[in-house]
Amino acid sequence: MPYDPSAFPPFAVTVDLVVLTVRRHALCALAVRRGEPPFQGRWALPGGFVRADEDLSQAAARELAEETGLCAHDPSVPVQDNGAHLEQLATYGDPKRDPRMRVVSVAHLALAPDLPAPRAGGDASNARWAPVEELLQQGGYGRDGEPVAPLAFDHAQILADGVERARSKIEYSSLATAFCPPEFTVGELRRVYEAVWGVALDPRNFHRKVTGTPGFLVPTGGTTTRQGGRPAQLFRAGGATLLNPPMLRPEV
Amino acid sequence: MPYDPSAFPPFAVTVDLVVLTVRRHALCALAVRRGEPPFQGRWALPGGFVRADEDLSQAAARELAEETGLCAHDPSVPVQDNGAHLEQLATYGDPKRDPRMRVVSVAHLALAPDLPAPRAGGDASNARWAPVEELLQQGGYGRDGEPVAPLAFDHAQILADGVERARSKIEYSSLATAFCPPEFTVGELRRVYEAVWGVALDPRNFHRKVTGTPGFLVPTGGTTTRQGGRPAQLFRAGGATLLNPPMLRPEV
DNA sequence: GATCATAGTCGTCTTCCTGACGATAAACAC
DNA sequence: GTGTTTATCGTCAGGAAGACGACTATGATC
Repeated sequence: MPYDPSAFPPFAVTVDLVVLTVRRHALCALAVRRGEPPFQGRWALPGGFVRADEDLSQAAARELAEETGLCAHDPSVPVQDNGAHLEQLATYGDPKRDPRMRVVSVAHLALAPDLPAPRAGGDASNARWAPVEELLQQGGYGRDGEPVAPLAFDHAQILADGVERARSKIEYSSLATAFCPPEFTVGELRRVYEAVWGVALDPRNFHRKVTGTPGFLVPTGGTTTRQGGRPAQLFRAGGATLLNPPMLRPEV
Repeated sequence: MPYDPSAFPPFAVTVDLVVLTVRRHALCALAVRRGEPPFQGRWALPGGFVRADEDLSQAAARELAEETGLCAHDPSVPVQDNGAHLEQLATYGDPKRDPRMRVVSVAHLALAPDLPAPRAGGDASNARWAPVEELLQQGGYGRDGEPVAPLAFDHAQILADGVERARSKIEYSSLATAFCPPEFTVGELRRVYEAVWGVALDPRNFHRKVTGTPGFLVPTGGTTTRQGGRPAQLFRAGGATLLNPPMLRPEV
């Protein structure tokens, strides 16, 4: 087909972000309240238009910084400081997903350590960390007894896909360390796995597994007591990105 | 940000297809020759614009049918007939990836059994199955001694990503059966794994593994001799989509 | 300070999976 | 028949993982 600008329909392209963290033993996602129609007042995933001269990953990193102050991290470098892991998730382009116009959204997944309060344009009441089960339940009631409206657009589907990606990816990669501060203990890492998978893991087998997987953890030499009990060794994330053999998610 | 049509730049959205099959013990991809600039005369992945009223997966299925006659298959249904597996791969949106204009391409991955000759608008010389190593080598020479030009646009990257997705996905899913005809033998399935991974597998251990994984293979009762030697049992793909435990790709 | 609760760390045992590989079975070519 | 090819079954050793006992090192409580 020859080049003819009228031969293709114009699309708006956005990036939407599934930003996950672990807070108080629960997997939480960043949600922002919509200020305008459609879905005014409803919670949604953060996101925005891709600019004319921007790559998709640049746009995602920019939105992430705008919403959280996080600095997106090159995936080839181990996670450190307050950098977050950022990767492309999937693209959603149903013709009716936005009632205003044809919008294709390239969703990205970000994994971050537990952060202070979120900010959305400086207005804290319009952004929050919410447990993913709370955001995904349809028409139920939240912990405060207030009715829960489903997320705007197809964001419930996007969030569910992002959560599933995170759950499966920490099996065979060292991505779980992206939820941890730069230095962490084996127990803290185990609580990340428990929160993301929603299961209880045997501390002894987990300890044997992660300390025995080459390149996963590097001891820093320090110890700490953050949870009461015996002090634990501190580790940093090792260079390995793919775990071999993988962590196994317990059956059902 | 309020709704303002001038607030976002317009994009063209395309789908590109990585269509993989196994021919003569080699992993091959479908390539089409470009008829117009840019990259006129160069090989590229098949693809085209997403229409105004089309979902992304619909557009990918339409392009697949146009190029190969394959009927894309709902992933929730086991592969059968001449249906192919089709899934979204990733989205590529570098501002400079198409010199004409801003194009975002949603790449899809299709896996198909070995097919008769491809057709591209009825012109066989403009479409072919080529071994993926041949398409991915840069500036080398093909088997016929003719110099090989790299694929157009960023299609080498897209193809490489698709191949890597296929290689990893047959580890933990039953997707390898998408490369097989409706009924196949354990040996044929093994040769699929060998071609996709580029390794040799022990026939005895492979047989034990696939016949011992629940839901992977269903015996049809028939036997056949397609490769010489003792007749082999025929199987269909079972309902299982996730293999547990997974097939393990040999180290290195 | 003794006791208790909490977490972290090291071992043991059994079971399952895998890789290596011997042996047998059933076809075809000569 | 002999040889070749492919399919299929069996055996054995090594490694990984689940279950779980035991010990260690801290803070909290009496």
